[in-house]
Amino acid sequence: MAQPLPGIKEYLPHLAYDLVIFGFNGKQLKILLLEYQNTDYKALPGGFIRREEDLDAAVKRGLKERTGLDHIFLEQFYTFGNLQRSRPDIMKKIIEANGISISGNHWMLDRFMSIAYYALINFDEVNPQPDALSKSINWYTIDDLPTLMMDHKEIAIKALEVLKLNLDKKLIGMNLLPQKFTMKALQTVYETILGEKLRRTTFQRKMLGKDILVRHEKLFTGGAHKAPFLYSFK
Amino acid sequence: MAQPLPGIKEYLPHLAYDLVIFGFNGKQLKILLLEYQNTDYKALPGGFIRREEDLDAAVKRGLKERTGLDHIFLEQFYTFGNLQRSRPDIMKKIIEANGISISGNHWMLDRFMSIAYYALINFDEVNPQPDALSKSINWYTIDDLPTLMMDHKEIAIKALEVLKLNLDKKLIGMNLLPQKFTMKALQTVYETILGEKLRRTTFQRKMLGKDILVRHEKLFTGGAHKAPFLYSFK
DNA sequence: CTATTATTGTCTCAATATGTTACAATAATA
DNA sequence: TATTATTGTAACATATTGAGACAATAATAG
Repeated sequence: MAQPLPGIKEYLPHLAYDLVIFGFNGKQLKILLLEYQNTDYKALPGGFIRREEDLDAAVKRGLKERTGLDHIFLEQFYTFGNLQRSRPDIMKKIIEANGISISGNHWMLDRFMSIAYYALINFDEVNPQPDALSKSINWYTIDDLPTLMMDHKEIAIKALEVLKLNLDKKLIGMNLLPQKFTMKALQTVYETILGEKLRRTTFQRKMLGKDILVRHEKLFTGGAHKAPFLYSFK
Repeated sequence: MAQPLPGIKEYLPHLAYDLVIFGFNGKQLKILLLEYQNTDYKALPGGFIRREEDLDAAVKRGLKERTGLDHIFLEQFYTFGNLQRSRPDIMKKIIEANGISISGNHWMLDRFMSIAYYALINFDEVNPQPDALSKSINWYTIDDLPTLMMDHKEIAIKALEVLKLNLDKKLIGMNLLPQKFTMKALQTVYETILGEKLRRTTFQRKMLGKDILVRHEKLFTGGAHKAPFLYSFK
């Protein structure tokens, strides 16, 4: 199992990125978290930046490695740079739990700044993959998170705040749904992210008024009632 | 004149910050730019982060060095990490123009990520100071900027975009004014940042309705007409 | 000292946007 | 074929914002 650690010649020191990958299962907003060997702490997926690689490219690469998906909504939202956020003791424990020995002055135990991004993906399309040091990766409900490593909970909470702020302004909610979706599904996404109920008629009027949705001819038949239209993002 | 360059033992490699310091002279929105010896390029003030210093603390230190001011509105808005943004040739020229010799593999000529912040200050209170490598520092109108070094124009433009977005949401416009100001002055700040005229009566009603302003008894007498009230930020 | 001028603070009414209720349409089920 | 639950949209009520009007008044001119 033991693989060589990433080399300092290949990556920039002191710099990492972390990913808050949001998915929506129809009822709850969830994020992907890694589980490490021999630690109870869960962690955000993340990685390092190659010396000859654009920052955005590094993050896209990491997102693809974890989700298998390309062309996903992805946005940088903050860079975390406190001294206290770096915890070489925890890093060492995680690495050694994978049967890898690491010297005390290894670059991965240095102080790190983390440039945080959030991504929005269609929950049903993804088959998440753990990274080299973690035993598994799973979805966790955003408003009932387990204990996270280091400052990762702070990062996740901030991602949700930014998502709330941008939801309407940038019209990004639909990135969490399949390509075709009902108005009700879209409303549920909004309600879940914002944490409040919205009025059906007002929501529908607002969304249709924005001229960003295409209504499709085929209806969606899912219950003992009038079938709703399906929409897609223009 | 020639001073020793900052040492790699003291600072984190590959990491810098840049500052977009906004000021308002009553008519135009301006930012502070440094001028280097022997280069036509102007540059944003910036600096490095000490190995044992919080990111925010480093930026506050830099802001104080340039402006002499503490307790200023300051907010991180983006981290720039393209490969192409780093230009060792330009850095070398600037350093050597100060009579300092630098070896080709010096850490200051490496690739850099820049964590960008913007600050809002009262134009009249500040006496800007150039940094060790620059000959002067001056105010430049944001919508008529000279040619800037590397990606600094992109950084400045993005700062203005973020400022526009946050202006109303975070009610930060008053940070550009003296402690006491007229409603008209506040409106002019908004109009200048947003780049559009606002209706006087609507603006006044909106601002007073937000319950963030304190009206003072003393009036401001500045012309042949009814004197406006002075307000301060609650 | 008084009339003029320009700007301010606030009021009113109009226009627009949003909240709320109502109701016909209809796919699945009984 | 009737019932049920949900949808799409219209209609009306309420709230917010736009736009004009006007009295108040500090400085200036005469």
